[in-house]
Amino acid sequence: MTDIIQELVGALQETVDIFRRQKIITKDYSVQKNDVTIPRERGYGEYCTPILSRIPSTLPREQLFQEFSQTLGTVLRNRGCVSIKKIDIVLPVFLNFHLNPEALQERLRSIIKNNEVGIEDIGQGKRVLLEFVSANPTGPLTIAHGRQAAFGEALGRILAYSGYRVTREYYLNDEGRQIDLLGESLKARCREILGEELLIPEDGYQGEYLVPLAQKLVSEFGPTVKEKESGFFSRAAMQEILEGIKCDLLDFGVAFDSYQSQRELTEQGLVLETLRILKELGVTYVSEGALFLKTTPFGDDKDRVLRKKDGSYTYLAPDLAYHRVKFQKGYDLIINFWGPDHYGYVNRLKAGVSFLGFDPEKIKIIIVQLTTIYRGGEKLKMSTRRGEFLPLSVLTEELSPDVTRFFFLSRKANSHLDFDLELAKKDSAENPIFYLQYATARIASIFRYQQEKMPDVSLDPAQVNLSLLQEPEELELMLLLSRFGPSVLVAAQNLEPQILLSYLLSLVKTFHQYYQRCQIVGPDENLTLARLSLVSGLESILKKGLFLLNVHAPERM
RNA sequence: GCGCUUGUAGCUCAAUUGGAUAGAGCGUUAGCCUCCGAAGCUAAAGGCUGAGGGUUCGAGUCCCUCCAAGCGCGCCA
Repeated sequence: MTDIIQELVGALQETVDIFRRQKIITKDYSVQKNDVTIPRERGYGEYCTPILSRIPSTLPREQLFQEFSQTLGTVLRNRGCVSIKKIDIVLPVFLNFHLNPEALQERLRSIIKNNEVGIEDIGQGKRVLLEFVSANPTGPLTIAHGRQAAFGEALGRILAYSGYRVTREYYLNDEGRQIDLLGESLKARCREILGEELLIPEDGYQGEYLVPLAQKLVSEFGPTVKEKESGFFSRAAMQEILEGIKCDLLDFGVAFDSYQSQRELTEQGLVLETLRILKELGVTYVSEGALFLKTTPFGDDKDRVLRKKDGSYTYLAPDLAYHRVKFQKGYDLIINFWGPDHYGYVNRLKAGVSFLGFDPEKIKIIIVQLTTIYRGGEKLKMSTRRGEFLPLSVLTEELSPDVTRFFFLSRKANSHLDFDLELAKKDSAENPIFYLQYATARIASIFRYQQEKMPDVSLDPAQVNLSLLQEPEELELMLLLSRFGPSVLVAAQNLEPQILLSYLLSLVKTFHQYYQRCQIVGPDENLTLARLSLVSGLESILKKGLFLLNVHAPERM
């Protein structure tokens, strides 16, 4: 069965073209998928379009609407489209489309028969790189990182499902001053254990989390450990912390495909090479001993330093080398999750990328707003350096990862977000995720009951009489099932998993209402089979949707 | 001071990117298990979408001016 929206778009375009040739419509108009939308109210049909209010015409509005909808009806018939039962005119804006129930029945049938859930392949095998979390390996992941982790993973699944080839990458900032400080802080911890005064550098890492590692090193190497060169401590600390990060991510349900080390980029000479190319292009200059990149023409308020006068690089230099690598690996779409503090870097990154000969439009920056953490109404100041933070692992221990991920996903990336740990624990039983999971458990329970009551019946998708589904909730459910694909599509296009989440909530709401009012497994075998088919279709959609959000679909709870 | 982001029900958030009577959950109030799972359902109450102007058939959404909050404004990352 073809996509209803696609059918409408095609027919609308054909009708517009006819009127254009007759010079009734005085301007070309290309009908987009977005032009067919879902009406707010049920009485307005299942789909609608406002395009006639946007197209200039020689006819008075009312006459235009009438003649257009008549011709559209003919066009639909000629195209063999049987999905549309009726077209309503609501002046001065809308054409409303009412569907034939048969169209929805066929949609349901293809879901349960062939597991065709209606996903559109918008990726078409294009490769997309999703870089997220990328927290410095100087301390454990915090709750704030959990937001990016949950968001990135869900988006990755949605894009993969939409036909993209997805790579999830973690950029490892494993060199530079912060790493040196980390090493010095670890060394200070070792000295402390050996009986010396604790002397962590001013800007060093005060957190207790380095203590166990320091103890390990002391017991392994003895007092001579403090003779080791500073790189030893940096490497040891980083390795340990990275292992912890990977562990926390796995516990949180997120697995990366690759970890890109900044140090490696430097060691392979890629940073130098990138700078050399930029210099040859003449887009850099030296001023007061530092090397600048001419980013001002790209909307930056001043040119940016690539190499400081002490010879070391700023963040920008290796990052440009990194993005050059991304492009050279052939990614068609490069998605970066950044905190709001990096907003100012968008222009300079895109400027650099353009200079290097790549298309900056292929880079999408998703700004994930910070999460403000509260505990019992009190705001927590988080600082990895001072060792004041709530690690992500605390969250997965005190709440289930499903609950936490769902909490993060239910807010758009760009919205500011307060997270009160006490409140989250208190309310976790009320979290909307259980509304969804309760539905999957309920569905499983229905099938258990059916096995017990009528073990002999079997569902034959080709035979079942779906026209018996006439209750309002049944029609609504069938309609919603047909909208799974479009929801995934919109979520993928807008890079917003939240859209899928809203869809699933409305789907499940209708199901709970339905269940309350109608008996699924009842005395009438044909009706029972039809209803079981509906529930079965719902189950596969729901399971897929929850999978895309990286949330479990339990059979009991 | 300048830039970016945000401001929607008591609280946390939606609103198909300019569409129809602004919707959910939590909280409050009143009901529903003799029936496949009550972590559910039904109903009520709750709004001048921060304020004021503008654009047009039509604005929570776009433009301008204020107000408030968060984040930036480094040769830190």
